[in-house]
Amino acid sequence: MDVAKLSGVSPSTVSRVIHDSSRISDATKQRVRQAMEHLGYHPNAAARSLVRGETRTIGLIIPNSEDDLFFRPFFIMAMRGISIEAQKHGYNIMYSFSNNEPEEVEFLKKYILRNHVDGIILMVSRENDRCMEYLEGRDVPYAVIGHPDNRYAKALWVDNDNFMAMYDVVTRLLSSGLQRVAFLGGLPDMSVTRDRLRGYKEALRTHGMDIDEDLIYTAPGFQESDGYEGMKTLIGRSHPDGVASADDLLALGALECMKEQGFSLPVIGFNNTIKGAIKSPTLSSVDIRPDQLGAKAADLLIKKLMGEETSVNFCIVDTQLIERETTAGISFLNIPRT
Amino acid sequence: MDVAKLSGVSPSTVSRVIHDSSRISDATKQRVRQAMEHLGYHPNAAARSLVRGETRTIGLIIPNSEDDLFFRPFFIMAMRGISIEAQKHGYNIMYSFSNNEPEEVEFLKKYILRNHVDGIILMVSRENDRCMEYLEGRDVPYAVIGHPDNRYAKALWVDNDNFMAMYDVVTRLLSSGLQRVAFLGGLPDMSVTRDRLRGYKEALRTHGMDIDEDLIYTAPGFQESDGYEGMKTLIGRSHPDGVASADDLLALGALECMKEQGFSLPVIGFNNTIKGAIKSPTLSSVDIRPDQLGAKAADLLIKKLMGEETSVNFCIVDTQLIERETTAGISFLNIPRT
DNA sequence: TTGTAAGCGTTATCAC
DNA sequence: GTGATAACGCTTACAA
Repeated sequence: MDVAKLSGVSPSTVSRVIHDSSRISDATKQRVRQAMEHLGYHPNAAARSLVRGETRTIGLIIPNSEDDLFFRPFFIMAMRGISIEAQKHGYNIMYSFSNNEPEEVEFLKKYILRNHVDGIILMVSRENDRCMEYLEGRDVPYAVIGHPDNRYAKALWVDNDNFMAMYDVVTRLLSSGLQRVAFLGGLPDMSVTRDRLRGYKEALRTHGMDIDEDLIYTAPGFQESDGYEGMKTLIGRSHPDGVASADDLLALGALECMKEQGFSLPVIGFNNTIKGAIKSPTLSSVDIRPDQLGAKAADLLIKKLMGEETSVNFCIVDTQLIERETTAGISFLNIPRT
Repeated sequence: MDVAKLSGVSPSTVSRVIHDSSRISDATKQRVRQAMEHLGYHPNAAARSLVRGETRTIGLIIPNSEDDLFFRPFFIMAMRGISIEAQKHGYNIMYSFSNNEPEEVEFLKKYILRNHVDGIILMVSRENDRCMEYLEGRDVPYAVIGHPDNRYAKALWVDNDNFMAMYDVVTRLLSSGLQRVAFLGGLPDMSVTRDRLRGYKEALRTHGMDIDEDLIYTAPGFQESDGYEGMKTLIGRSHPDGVASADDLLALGALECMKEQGFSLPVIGFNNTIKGAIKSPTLSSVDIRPDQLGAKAADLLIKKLMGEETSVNFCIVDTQLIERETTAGISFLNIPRT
């Protein structure tokens, strides 16, 4: 260390000054700090990692979600939240995009086995995820965005309260005077769909309303066409006067269908996608706060890495209803019509 | 090294096997490789960095462009291109988001001074950029997306050929039979605007047409409102029969204006934004290929880091015209009407 | 063809 | 309070 020479002390003393050790005299601290300033000294990250056995770096595995990248701001927003949070604690972020799941695992392994990172964040939680599978077999802390299966016992996770979010949405619609709010969801075996459907039902119950199965449609996918078909079916067998959709794309499909049929109902979607925000009529939607999801995932992970002994291994992030044209005016209905 | 023990050789031999040194017998290579396999050995990145004096990591500085993140897929696409390219050469990527320019410089310095990275990629090139200013004063290779000022002599850069892209756009419009194509641009002192305007003029000249200054409008900004005003002005003082816009948002404003006035002209924008792709009528636009820009930036930088002695310090990335509804049908006009 | 030993820049342990 | 010294895991002369 040149700093050591310049200030006439040993390297160990310099190290102690860096860590502001209490057993170093103020005088030498001054001197050493001046030398550091003068030489523009900054500690070498590799040397530190080597001796400390930690990198203060987090690895991000980003899935191969082609189009989603273009139309959904989710990933970039989450990456931003992660970055901002990590900075607060002096952590760095490494990321890599993959083309398929085996490649994801490959990069994951590289990060871990070569000691590039101390912990991992997975941007999505999937069923039978090979990354989680791998991570469960190791001792590397990791966090997931989404609620993982119970068998992934080591996972830290962040998620929205999908039940509550949908409960609030439906309550909002009902309290504006609507009587026959339909539920339009995606794949029925996905946990988001199930949770949101539960929220829908509970809201109806709370309002003293019966559940009409004809008002519930779960599509085989999340495309606009699925929403379109769903709406067609719903109209065919019941008389909805509003739609709570578990996804924006489904909601957009439903709107398309209504347009064709020449009428419009209040609609609320989920995920606050760009398409919903732009298309006319602009779609009211529940924002899942990707930035917060990212930030909290990073927070949980870093706390664990820093050895904070908290028993919580998850965090629920509040959603936010963005009201746009598809619910414009329905607040007027709050005033009971007599 | 446990591998060394297990295979009964010295650590240096193991190291040589890793690097496939020609001076190691095939027999020992076999043995050592088996041992590595057996123990699941992978070299420690920090130790390597320390001894080699390089990290094989690239740092990404992402600017504070608030809304752009939501509406423009540019950043995430570029980050993806960078990641994919870096993987090919065994490089890692670190990134950090910043809230303002001073913060950008702060993170930049941290990356460099603590030896976290070997090189830097700046996602945008701005005038009087403090990051570039800093980098010019150091010996760290860096690449920029966009064409930097001449005084940033050390910068590697990638950019589209904005002159050519606009030349092609206008040629396309003219050859479809249009006679009075208007130019709608942003801030006139920005190089993109100037280059694209030059392309516009050159295309007219090539077609033997005079340049009518009344058909040229450069707005004070890049918002939709600027495009709206621009179109209004253009209509007021000339009779355009088509619009070549240097930006999608301007083009969208122009379309809004036309809609109000009850007519429509062929329009082509730039940057292939999501809004243009979604709004009706969908906007034809020149895609600047953010993924390619990112990939090529990474490529240039890594080549330099690996010591390849090439004299090229830049790369031009081809644009791609995405034809949508605002130019639907104009190809018919290719057939000369008699 | 392989081994020995020094060194990369830090931190931690022990001494004084 | 401060300084030696070893160690982290790897690479690379230099020896053999």
